[in-house]
Amino acid sequence: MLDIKLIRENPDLVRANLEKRGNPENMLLLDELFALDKQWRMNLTRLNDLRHVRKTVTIEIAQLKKTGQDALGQVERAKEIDVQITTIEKQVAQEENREHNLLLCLPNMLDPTVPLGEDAHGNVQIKTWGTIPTFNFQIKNHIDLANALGIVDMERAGKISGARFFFLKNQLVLLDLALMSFTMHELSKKGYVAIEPPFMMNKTAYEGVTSLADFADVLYKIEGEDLYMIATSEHPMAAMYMGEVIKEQDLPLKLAGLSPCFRKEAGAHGKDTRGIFRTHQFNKIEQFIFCKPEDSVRLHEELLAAAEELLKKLELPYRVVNVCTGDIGTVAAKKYDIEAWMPAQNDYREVVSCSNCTDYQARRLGIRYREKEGAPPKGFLHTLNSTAVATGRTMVALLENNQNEDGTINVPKALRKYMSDFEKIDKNQ
RNA sequence: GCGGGAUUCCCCAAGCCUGGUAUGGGGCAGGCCUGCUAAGUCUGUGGUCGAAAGGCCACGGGGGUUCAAAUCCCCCAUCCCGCGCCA
Repeated sequence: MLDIKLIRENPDLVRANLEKRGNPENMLLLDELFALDKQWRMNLTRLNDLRHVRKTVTIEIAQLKKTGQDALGQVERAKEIDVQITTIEKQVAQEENREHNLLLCLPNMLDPTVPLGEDAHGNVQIKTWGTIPTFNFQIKNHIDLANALGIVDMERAGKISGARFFFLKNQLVLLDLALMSFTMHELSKKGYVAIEPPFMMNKTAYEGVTSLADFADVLYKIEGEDLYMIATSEHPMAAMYMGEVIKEQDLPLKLAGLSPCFRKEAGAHGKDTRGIFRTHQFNKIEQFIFCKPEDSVRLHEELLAAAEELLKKLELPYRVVNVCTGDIGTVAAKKYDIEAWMPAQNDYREVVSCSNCTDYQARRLGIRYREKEGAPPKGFLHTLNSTAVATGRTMVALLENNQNEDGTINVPKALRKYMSDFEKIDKNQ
């Protein structure tokens, strides 16, 4: 959510931001918001004046009654004022509601370094790492490899749950666990607090962390309960400190959240339909940071570096892109994606998404910071998040990049101690 | 699921029975005072509207009664204690 003061005082900045993001329908919302805000403030002043008068009358009544005098005239007057107040109150509440909704629709202000672009094609590559492997045999995709090794069962998952679900089996389960253990150990060494969050969250908390469109396209709702399955542990971690004021000395607060992620993938019909690349459920460790506003740009780079370091240790070739205005999403001010090399697709594909959300989430959630114990709050803090490891896609990359001609898979050195010292995933194990 | 207790401004509490301007302490900030420090003393402390003066809102949330609700009534949420059920 943007600061309404920014919109009042610098509407041109906000307008320019919307233009950059290329969603003209939001421009109309901004116009409506601007006019509505003016009207709301006017009515609010009227309402407050009336309330003030009524208060005075009420006090008069109290005083008259105390001295045993008749207060009928004042009571009548108070009743009349009350009628007016009720009418205006309704109007103000309506305006406030609409204003809040409009505010929730407006996207975050972009960082000036975000490249202009219409869609994912406009993302700008800023670096590559590793060497794209060459194979002197006919390579297989991850799903054929996994099927042949008997470490996945898509068909039976389809039978009981539907498309985009999977059973992992044997060494693929171990690999999944190994990726999580490895990542958690690495992040703990860097001072991240390990978190296992609730896997469901109520609507109020959820509205604070994501755009309204996600409720339809992404989130699974529990029938009959005010609960949604989390789409990433970013969400419960961001909402964790909802309504709180954090001491400056505790910042930056670095969390590493481990959870399954549940996603409807409503807009992805026909995309990546095979295998475990795009699924309704996957495990992920997410890095999350609460920090002072002046630190977020630096910490964004640090988050990216931490995510890169993990991929380097996994020996996966990747590139980093600066996500452009058309592809960045509502909440982020700036976003890097890391894309790992996927041999069977002959392309880099997203495995990490690393965002600086500035104060956009914090304002919605009411998370502020204070200089020290007892001091009044200073302002909203900044939030950042980055994938550390999404096991599904990382396993796709590992299977495809590390395949041998006989269909076995080499286990990267960094993971071996987390999976019984296996050097290879082999059918005969 | 049942019963009891709780939720008050940054923190801790009082006020609720018996409706009438939201009280005290702590912390923090600033002023005054003292060679310095400590102590003392005064003011302030959240949100919001306003250029300011000055208002308004906020007693877990939502309704209701009343001229007037922290206080009375109803619904809901969360936490604590006990009982039940349960891996």
